[in-house]
Amino acid sequence: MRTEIKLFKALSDTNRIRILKMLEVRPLCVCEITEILGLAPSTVSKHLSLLRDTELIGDIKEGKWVNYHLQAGADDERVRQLLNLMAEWLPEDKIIKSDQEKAGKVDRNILCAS
Amino acid sequence: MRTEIKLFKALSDTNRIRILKMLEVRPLCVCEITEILGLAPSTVSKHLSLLRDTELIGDIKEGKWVNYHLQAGADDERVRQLLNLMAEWLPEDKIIKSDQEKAGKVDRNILCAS
DNA sequence: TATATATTTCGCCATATAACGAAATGAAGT
DNA sequence: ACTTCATTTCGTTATATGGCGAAATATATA
Repeated sequence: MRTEIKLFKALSDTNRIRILKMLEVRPLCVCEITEILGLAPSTVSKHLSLLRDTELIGDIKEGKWVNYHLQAGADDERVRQLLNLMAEWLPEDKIIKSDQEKAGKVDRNILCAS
Repeated sequence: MRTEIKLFKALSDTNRIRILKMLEVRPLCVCEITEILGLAPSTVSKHLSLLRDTELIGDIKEGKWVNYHLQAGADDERVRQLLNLMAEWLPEDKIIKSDQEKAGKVDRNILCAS
């Protein structure tokens, strides 16, 4: 039952839900997510590593950036099922919609090291 | 997003998952659940009212007992979706299977007021 | 009415969690 | 090698959560 609980805990936080929903738009690096959420980088990093532990997201290094992405094709069926639910949920949420718009627009080259 | 978080939080606890899975067998009263989980009645009551707040379960009074049941036909689609997932999940979990066996056998008239 | 029993509510304690800033790590470019 | 910048790790703090027992509530039965 450990895996299931870990998955539900991962989804039990507003900022982590926001991260998952913005990753529906496209992969993002830590500093882009940090900018959109308005949290400290260390906080965002912790949320991301928690989500990665569940396989809900994965990461790929690209130079000095780490790009995080949804794992829609995860091995674990439970992960896929939950990501499918999340993709249907919250279509009208104002915060989520605003986050997703920002995710479409942010440019890490302008944003980071500002 | 409040509702979604509340639902995931409700599912983020071993004992609440065990309760949901034993209610798949049949409706149960507090003292039956208390016996199976081996927790204090007050603790179980708290778990149950948290689950009821999410509409994952409902309760019906029957004399001095309160029977709790799954709300497979809940108004909220998200609740139905999560209950459907839970019905598929953990089919081989030893604790869950043992709980479900006990849920099939317990008799509140023998059990309670012992 | 009085008693017994099932459940809930309340107050308390221990642990878990989310946040931050500071310091450490790792990769790119000078 | 040195500097810069993205990210992670660590230590701390405030709040949330899950557990219990005692007291309150509600219902059936003597």
